[in-house]
Parts: sequence; structure tokens; C-alpha cells
Amino acid sequence: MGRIPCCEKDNVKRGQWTPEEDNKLSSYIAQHGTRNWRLIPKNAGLQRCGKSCRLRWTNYLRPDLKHGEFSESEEQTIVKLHSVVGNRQWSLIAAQLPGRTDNDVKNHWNTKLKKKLSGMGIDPVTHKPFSHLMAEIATTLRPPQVAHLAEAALGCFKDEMLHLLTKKRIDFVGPATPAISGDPRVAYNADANVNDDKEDTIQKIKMGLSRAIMQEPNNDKAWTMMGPTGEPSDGLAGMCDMYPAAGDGFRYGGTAYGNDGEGSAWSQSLCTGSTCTGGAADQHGSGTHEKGEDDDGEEAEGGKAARKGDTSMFGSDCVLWDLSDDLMNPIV
DNA sequence: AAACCCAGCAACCGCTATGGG
DNA sequence: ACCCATAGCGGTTGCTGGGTT
Repeated sequence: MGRIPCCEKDNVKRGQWTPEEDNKLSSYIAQHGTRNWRLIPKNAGLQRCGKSCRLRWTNYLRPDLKHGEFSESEEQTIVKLHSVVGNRQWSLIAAQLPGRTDNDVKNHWNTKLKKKLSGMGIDPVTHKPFSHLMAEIATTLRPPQVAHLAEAALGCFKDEMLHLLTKKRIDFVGPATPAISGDPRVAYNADANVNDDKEDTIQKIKMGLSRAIMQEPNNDKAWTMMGPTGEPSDGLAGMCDMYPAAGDGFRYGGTAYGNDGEGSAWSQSLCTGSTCTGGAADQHGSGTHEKGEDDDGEEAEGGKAARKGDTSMFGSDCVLWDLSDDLMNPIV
């Protein structure tokens, strides 16, 4: 037996609400409150399901709702909380944003923020760099299994990458050299990226991954948490610290990412894998904690070494994360 | 000008939690 | 303790309008 429907679907209207319907619902609720949603449409003279009325009210008609653009600080809050609670607690995130609904937050995340992070080469699920995830796969597994698993993992963010590579130009701040072609983020640094062939791109990604697989594990240069001006953050375990950024461009850690000269001027240090939930934990697997960070959140040798800037990805003015040299070097 | 594509958003679906009888 | 109605929630769908070809 199936679930009992919340209402007779044949007798209810669906789809977009008209202003007249909104008025009826709003005025009814203003007089009688929101008790018993099942009775509300009948009493208010609406051909709608009670559930539909409730959603319309909670997501759109409630007088305390904000309907404008999300502010910088609201975006910061969403990213910060998402890095901790993941996709499972939209209502919790929305509760921290007065006037925003979970639906608002979810939509904004799916349409804007996810792409912003992807555009920065950061996996929006784990809040870690794509390259780092690849490196994790490469260094925690051995062939032949690694080849299959790596392929599968690659598929997870291949579409995102291809979208960025073929649809959107992203101008990163930093040296303009496309020398490190093994890293996917560099592929769309060049002006000529629009001409990149999709298959060629996939091939490059695969080559970088294959090369990493062939190397010994080298996690001691794992990416590290940095403050807004490049100084190391305290690296609070279990929390991703947000830093207000000076200057333009989308910032994540100490690196500014311009987005055609405009974009959010906010920043975030990188979230440690230990705090990510949901799919993040699944992808990391157990026992893959960063060598650059101890279990209690303190940085170990690798993190300290990375902060010296010797292997910074984009140059001295933009320290973000450090990776195995093998992933950074050009594929010969 | 028409066709097509795509991003954004409102609304819906279906599952789970909760509370009352 | 159980059942049922309702509310809450996250995931997904599909419409719409703007931009591009």
C-alpha cells in the first residue's frame, strides 16, 4: 500500500501561485493563524493542498522574510556552516540567517555558492581542493584498485571541471604561466582556454592523476590553513575560520580569485577533512587524516614547512595550499 | 526574429519526526 | 504501545526569463 496522499490531487490546483491566491492565504492567516494546514485552503477558499499552502507561506509569504540578494556576510555564514554540517542541515543554516528559509539557502547554495567554490578549484562537498582529493586517492591506495577508484572519483567532479573549462573563464590571481598543466585549475588560467578540447582536458586530468599514483605517498606538504594575509591561522580543529578579506575578488584562504574583476570579497581558510560531514567523510575514508595536522588540530611538520612559502601554488602573494610536487609539476 | 540554452527559483515529492488520541 | 495526522525537512523537478547563437 502506498502512502496516503495529503489531499485529493484531482481537486487541487498546482503550479505557480497567483497574487489573488497569495492575498487569500495571507489574509486568512493574518486572521486565523496557521493552525491545521489541512483546513486552511478550504476555509480560505483556495483550491490548494494544505501542504502547498504551508510551503507558500513559509517560503514566500511570511512577512518576516527577506527577498533580496544574499549579502556577503550571509554567504560567509552559509559556506562556514556548510563546511561543518554539510547538506543535511539546511534548516540549521537558515536559522542563523534571519529572514531566510531553508529553501532560499539551499537554492542559493546550489545555484551560486557551489559554483563559486568549484571555480576556485575547491570541492563544495568536502571544502577541499580538487587536487588534494586526487592526491588523497593516489596516496592512500595502491594499484590496481586505485585506478578504478581514481577513475570513479574523477567522475565525481569531472563534470564540474568541464563546465568551468568550457563555459566560464576564471582569471586567477598569480603567475600567468600555464606551466603546471597537470593541475586542472591551471588549464583555465590561460586565455586560450576556450579552445580546449574536452577530451584533451580529461586526458590531462587523468595524466596528472596517473602520475600521482605512480609516486610514493608524500603528504607532508599537505595544504595548510592560512590567514587572510598569508599568515598561518590557528587551525582550530573542527571549525573553518572565516576571514574578512580586504580587496576585490573571491577569497579562500590567503588567495584572491578574481571573477572578471568582481565578486565576493570574502575569504575562508580551508576546512580540515576531519570536520567535513556526509560525502566528505565517505570520500576520505578512515585513517586518511592529514599528516600536516595532528588529530588534536595542531599542525605537524608538514604544515609548518608549507607556511614558509617554498611550494606555494600561485606565488608569494597568494598562499593557499601546498600539494605534492608531483601534482604541481608539468607532465612531460 | 526565431530557436536554443542555461541559470535561478518556486513548487512539489516523499521520507522522517513528532504529538495527540 | 500503537496508530494516525500533521509538520518539518532535504532532494528534485520544471517553469520562466534572459542571454546567446
